[in-house]
Amino acid sequence: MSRSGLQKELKKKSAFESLEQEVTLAILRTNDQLQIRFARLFREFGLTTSQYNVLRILRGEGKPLPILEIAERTVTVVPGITGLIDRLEQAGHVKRERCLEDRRVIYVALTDQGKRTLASLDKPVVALHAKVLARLAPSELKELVRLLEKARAAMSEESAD
Amino acid sequence: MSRSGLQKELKKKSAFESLEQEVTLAILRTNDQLQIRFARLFREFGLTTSQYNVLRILRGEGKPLPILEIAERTVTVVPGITGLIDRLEQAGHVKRERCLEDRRVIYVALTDQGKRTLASLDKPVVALHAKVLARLAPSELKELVRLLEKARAAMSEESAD
DNA sequence: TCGAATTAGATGACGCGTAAACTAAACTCG
DNA sequence: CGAGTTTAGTTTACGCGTCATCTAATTCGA
Repeated sequence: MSRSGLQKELKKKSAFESLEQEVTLAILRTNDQLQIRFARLFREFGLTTSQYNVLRILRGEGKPLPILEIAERTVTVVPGITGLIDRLEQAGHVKRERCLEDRRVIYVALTDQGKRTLASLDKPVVALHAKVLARLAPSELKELVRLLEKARAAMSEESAD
Repeated sequence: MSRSGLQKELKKKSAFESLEQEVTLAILRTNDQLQIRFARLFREFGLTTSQYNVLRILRGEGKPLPILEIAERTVTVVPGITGLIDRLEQAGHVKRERCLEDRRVIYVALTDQGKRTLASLDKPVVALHAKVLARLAPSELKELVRLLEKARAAMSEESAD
């Protein structure tokens, strides 16, 4: 690295253009760090974050759900859910069941293997949640939630203007 | 990113397993909402968020940067940057310049078109930053930054254990 | 009843993040 | 000098989000 020595100090931008931008970047970076850590955990169990979320939704519901129901509850948009379910099915975590009354509908059900994988992740997930935020006091966590939800509430109003 | 992420929240179970999990989810959802809005803006100008970030880095530096320098400053991991630069080059926003002293190095430089596109985005970007967080008082914004940075600081310590 | 609209879901194309393997140029050190 | 190593960057492969388009089943309206 012949020349990168002096470039390094320039790397840190000291001045933000606005406080709002600073917040946006802080949220973005914090989210990235969280995602990385959870994705790493899920990968140890052969799952991606999206796949884990789908399994969680199915377990939470306690019964099979139509594919579009699942898509609705994730950030995933409709076309993406198909392949996601494909891979979960291929891995044996879920199975598709065609609805008899309305043959357009396809139910997705957790398999026993899916339930086992999910169960084995429960403790590590809770532990990771606690670990990544261990330095914040409960009062700070509550304040964080409050501020973030206030921000989001403002955004959803704004989108209807 | 989905267009309908926020209506779904009503459907969410009200009971969280832990306060930490609630924070994680709040960060996640807020980030999603921010991403959606900015991505939408960038797309109007023919850019993705990643592409915009690269252009911003180049402008911020004020001079051409080696590809790996750019990758280092984004969340993008090395192999992903190649295609990203490819597309930016194809769209005429940047150009590649091989370094003469070290022929392994390829500099990426903003073109005039890239500068123009970036300039035309400046006002809308600032406006959107202000808009999405308009409901939060400056003291709240500062507190949000403080809490998020505290969380991230804890995470980066934890990762070295 | 027949044709139009609607709905569930799949498909294909593209952008991007991630990991692994690879090429080419430069460096190191005996 | 020459073999091994490091470094810059690309390629390939896969998962996923997004969009546009498609098919098949259902429903609705004249």
